[in-house]
Amino acid sequence: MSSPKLIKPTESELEILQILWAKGIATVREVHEELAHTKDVGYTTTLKLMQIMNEKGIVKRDDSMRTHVYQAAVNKERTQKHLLGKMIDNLFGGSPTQLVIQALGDESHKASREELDKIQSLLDSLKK
Amino acid sequence: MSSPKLIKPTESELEILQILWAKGIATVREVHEELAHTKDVGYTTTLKLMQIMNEKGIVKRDDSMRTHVYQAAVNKERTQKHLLGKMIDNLFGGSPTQLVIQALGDESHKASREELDKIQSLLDSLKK
DNA sequence: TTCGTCATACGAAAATAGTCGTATATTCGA
DNA sequence: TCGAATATACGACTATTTTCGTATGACGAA
Repeated sequence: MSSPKLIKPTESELEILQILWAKGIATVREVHEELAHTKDVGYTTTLKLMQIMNEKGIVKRDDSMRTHVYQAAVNKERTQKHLLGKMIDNLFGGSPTQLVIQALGDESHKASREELDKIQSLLDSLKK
Repeated sequence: MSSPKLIKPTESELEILQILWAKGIATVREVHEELAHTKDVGYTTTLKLMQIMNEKGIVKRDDSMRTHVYQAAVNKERTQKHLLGKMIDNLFGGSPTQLVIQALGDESHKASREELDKIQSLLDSLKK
């Protein structure tokens, strides 16, 4: 099993996780510079965050070098599913349908034709 | 505009909002008893929370009576959309498609045939 | 070797969230 | 009228999250 415990990353931790999921592995410096694109935060803040995540088991690190190398220790899909489930319960009264409708109708995150087809085929298989 | 500010209700606040959205109006006592079904928390905690929500403008209250009557001051769909958008950005790299797929595939929140049809018709209209 | 740069460690302040105890006021029934 | 039940107000304590300053050590170029 990829993540035995129910982890609940905080908002900042999620930002870091996303970067690690995308990059595979990364140093604190790399993560921090990525973060700096959208956020104004000090280097040691990012460092501390990643150290805490390491303690929590959300990330792993290789500290055999002077510059440590980090990677996510939690599975992406699993984490998405977990948090999504919480949102369905907290915000949509347990019904994923309303959530799906809202998501599909979101004007600022339009789905492409290709993506719509992907959803269609999933829908087809669910209907059976 | 129904909610001029970008509000970000906390988890506890969302629980209360859901109850208010469902009931329309409610007293602290009513909200608290509803909460007590799933949660073990003191009455004054609920009271305090709702007072804070009132200060933040998340709820409105009529305090002309001894027992105050509350209602949500933020629009349900708007709030859902806002938080969903954040989740799409934070957790799904800006793509709603993956979110939809995860949501539809969620084993613990199965969609009924009826709901699937509803999604289908939305999908059809998006395809045009 | 010496100094500037860059790395981690660590402590602790600041901000946010959630919890509840206690004070005080109102209501109402016995 | 008296007291139990119930209401709000409010302060404060706890926990968590986010932030960063400072210390310290390693590295490498001049």
